[in-house]
Parts: sequence; structure tokens; C-alpha cells
Amino acid sequence: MDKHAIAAVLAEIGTLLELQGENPFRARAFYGAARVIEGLSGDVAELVRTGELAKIKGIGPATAEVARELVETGVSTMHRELREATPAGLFEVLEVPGLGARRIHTLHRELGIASLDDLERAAVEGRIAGLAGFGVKTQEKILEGVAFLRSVAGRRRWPDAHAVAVSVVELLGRVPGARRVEVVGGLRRLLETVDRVEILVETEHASPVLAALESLPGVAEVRRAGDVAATARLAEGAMLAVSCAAPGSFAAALLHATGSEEHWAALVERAASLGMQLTPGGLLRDGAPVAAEDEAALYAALELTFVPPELREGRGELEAAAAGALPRLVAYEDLRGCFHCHTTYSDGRATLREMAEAALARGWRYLGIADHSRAAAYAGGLSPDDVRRQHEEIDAWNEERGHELWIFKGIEADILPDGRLDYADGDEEVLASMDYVVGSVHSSFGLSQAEQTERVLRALENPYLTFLGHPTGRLLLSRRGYAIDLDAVIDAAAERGVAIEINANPYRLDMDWRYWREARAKGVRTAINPDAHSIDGLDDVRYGVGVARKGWLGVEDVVNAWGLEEVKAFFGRKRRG
DNA sequence: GCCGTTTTCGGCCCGACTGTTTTCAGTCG
Repeated sequence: MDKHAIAAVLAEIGTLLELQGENPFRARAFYGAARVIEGLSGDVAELVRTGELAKIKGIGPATAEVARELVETGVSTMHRELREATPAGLFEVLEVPGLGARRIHTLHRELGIASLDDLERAAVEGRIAGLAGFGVKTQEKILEGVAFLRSVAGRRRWPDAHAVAVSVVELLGRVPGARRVEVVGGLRRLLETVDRVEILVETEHASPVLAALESLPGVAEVRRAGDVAATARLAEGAMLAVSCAAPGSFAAALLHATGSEEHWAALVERAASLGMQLTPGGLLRDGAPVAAEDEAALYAALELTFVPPELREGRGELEAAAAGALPRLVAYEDLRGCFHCHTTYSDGRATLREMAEAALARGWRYLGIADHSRAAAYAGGLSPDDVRRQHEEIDAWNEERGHELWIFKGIEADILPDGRLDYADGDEEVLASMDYVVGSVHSSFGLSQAEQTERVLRALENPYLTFLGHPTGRLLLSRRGYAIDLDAVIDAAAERGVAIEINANPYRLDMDWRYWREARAKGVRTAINPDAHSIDGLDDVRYGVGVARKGWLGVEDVVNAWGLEEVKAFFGRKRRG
């Protein structure tokens, strides 16, 4: 059992305690212990054996005992007992925005609510508004929340779905006769969320491949769809779809299975216009197959340059491919740093030095630190004194090792409800001392669209603002973004020379790829920022690269794909306005 | 439950917002 699994159990114990109506501080102790263990670099099992674990700050007798039991037996008695005493449906109720463990405990105690269905029924019947501490507005908000959760049911974020796909690929790859196993569909196109995991297998014999599905852990309800395809239901409701293709038709099948539907339909139409017929079984001319050993050959036969899977969304990519005008997309290897990560100065888990070493280990040339600003008190936002201390540490690093990795001084400044940047009122020298500023909305999500837009537009006017952080505040599959007129924000960002971040956290991926072609056309730049709160978090930039590629962005559009001197010049230019 | 002492109980990241109240609990970031 590794540290991630132990931390997950400890955190779930915390949640279960809250749902039981326990002292919230007791629950917090378990969350805290989970965080500590997650951040350990040594071997947890070894720390348990030697008794060193219990000596670490944040780990006490109770949490150490859970860890010990997990390491030795793989299960925790406390965890099991709490699970038995708590309806599993309460976990989904916890997802409803505005409902915390405390009120869920009340709903469970007073109305017997134990699932999302129970909750919806009680709200529809008006029973929630009658409870002490609840009212009509809360009841309405609950119904909205339930509707949102229903609308995303069965969907998964890319990393979760991809992890499932990888394990399926591994299993099917071991089936005799399976020559190639590929992840296809929305996952291959790097969509931020998918409702199904799609796999294509190249084989002469579909039967053993489909039979192997039955033995996959966590898979239920396997259904055959003809002789060469099957679907199955995965734990938590997501779907798995596996199809097989013979070697001779694999390239066309891959193209078809990758989609999108719109892209495929456009390809079929283009084939027809060239006197050919494109089918999932292959490309035909006068009824005879046109030889094409891979996708690139198929595109070539259709007189197109190869279209990367990320661009196959039916948004003009065929016209561009026909004209040889597809962009050279930015790639992970192009990145030379990033500008939005946190350290122990605010709510990050790693020190500034550790983050810097991690950036070096990734082959980066620079790193921008942007801890939370003072207004984000919950996240340990920095006072002007903290900022000074941090800048001294950065100066010392740059003097000593700036030739290896240059550290930029940044801050993630809260955009206050009236559109001012944090520190702007009286402590402007804090903003002036930065190389760059990321401005983010972290409060007052409930403003009207007009007010929220006005707020962000005002922040864009601030000469210190370099990047707009996560511009909609969405959390994929759990929270809609706040209401905001993104087109107006893009226009203003273009005019003011403010770059808009691609927040690469896989829960955010904000701003959405669908807006980037328009933004790019208007001259808006971006930075692919991990919003990392730990060393591992730096690697989230990979997801952000996916967003940039889906948004047709190239190296010239992505500031953290530029060289050090170019970045310095960019920051200086922005500051001078 | 964990921490840290002016050591063995009192406080726990903290301020704003919302909806419920009529002074505040719950939620959120």
C-alpha cells in the first residue's frame, strides 16, 4: 500500500466523520494527516515499522494507527466501521454545491435523506424548506445542484478516464492475436471530460479480445454489439466501448473511432467530392480499396495534410489541412517554465527551493512563483512582509543559480469584488515589486454576469496585471464557472495586452479550448500554468498543453514556451504599458 | 484528533457571503 492509498483512506475517514456529525476538528485532523502523508518523500511502510511516522507533526496516535493497520493488513478497522455506519449515497449528496457535511447530517437525521434521489424528492415535495436553518432559497439551490450533477453523471475528467483506458489497453494487449491496442474517441482527442472510454484493437480474431473484457476488474454488464464490438459499464457508471478491426482496415477504423462525428462526416464528404468512398472499413475508389497503411496515408489520399487528433472537432480543420494551413502546435517539449505555482509561503506543500529544484529536474530554464495574496487569508495569503522575505530568498537563488534556473517574482493577486487587485489600496509597492501579476477571482462567485464581467474588466485595466488566472472559475464536473461574458473579457485582454492563463489543473482547464482560436486571432497570448501546490502538480502542464493544442495554439502564442530573455522583455513591455 | 504550552486543556487558516434569521450558522475559497 503506497502513500497515496493511505492518504486517500485517511481523507475518507475525515469525510465520514463529518457526515456522522462529528466534531469538525476531529475530521480535520484526518485530512491533515492525509496531507502530511501525501507529502512524504520516504518509504511510508518503513516509517511505520520504525515508529518514525508517529513523530511527524500532524500525525498522532489515532492517525498513525490507521496507517500502521493499512500497511500491515491493507485495511483499516476504523474506516470499515465508519463506512458501514454511513449510507454510501451521502457521498454524492456532498457534491451538491452549498451543502456541507453539517447540513447533510441534519438532512439525514431529520428527513432520512441518504442519497441524491432522496434529496431531490424531499426538495420537490417542499420538505427541506420547513427545516430549521433551511429555507425556500436553499431548497431551490439544492434542486439546481442536483440537476447539474445529473447532467454530468457518468462523465469523467480526462486523467481519470485515461487511467482506466491505460489499464484496459494493458489487459487487451496481452490477449493472443491482439496486434495493436489504441485509445480512441474523445480521450484521444484530449477532450477535458468524456462519457466513455473507447478502445480499438487490431486483430484477426475479435472473439478472444471481447471475452477478455469480462475479466477486467471493476467491469460489469458486458454487452456484445455485433461480432466485433462490445460495451461495458465501469464502476461509477462510466462506459467502456471496445471495438476490433482487421489489419487491412485498421487505419480507416482508427480514423472513424477517433472521430469526432463532425470531422468524420466532413472526411466522408471530401472523399465523395474526390470520387471516392470513405467507410470505417477502408477507403474505396470505384469499389476497390485504396491502399493506406496509416492515418497519414488516408489523409494524403484525400489530398490533406495530417490532422492531429486534438484538432478533429469539425471546426474548420479540413479546410486548413487542404490549404496546408494547419498551425504547428505547441508541444510539452516546447515548455521552458511556468508562471503559476504555490509554495509553503502560502498553501503549497513544497518549499520555494524544492519547487525550483523540481523545475530544474524537468529541464526548465525559469520558474514563476505566484503565491496567494493577502485577501486569500484561508490559503495563507502573503502579507507585504512575507513578500519581502520571499523576494530576498528569490534574489539569493538567482544570484547563486540563476544561470541554471531563473526564478521570477510573481503573485496570484485576488481580484476583489469591485475589480481592484489585492494590495492596490495602500500597498501598491507590493504589486510594483513583482516581475508579473496573475489576477484571479476567488470570491463573490454569485455576482450577476454584468457585475462579474465589469469586475474582471476593471482588473484588466490595472497596469500591473500580466495574466488573468482561471477566467471562469469552473471546476469540471463539480461546479459551473461564474457567469461572465468571456468574449468581452477576451476583447479587453487583447486591447490591454493581458495574457489569459490556461490553468492546467485537470479540474479547471480554464480558459476552455473552444475560445482560444478566436482569442488568438485577436492577439491574446497565454501561459500554460499548472497552479501547482506541490512538486507533482507541476506535471499538470501536460493537460494544459492539450488545451492549447485543441485551441490551435503554437509556440508564439504561449509565453512559457519562450526563451528567458523574451519572457523578461514581455514582462517589461507589459509593465511599461 | 493534534498541538503546544505561561504542559494536560483550549484552540484549531480566516474573512466574506448567503440565507436564515433578528444575531448567526454554514459554506466556501
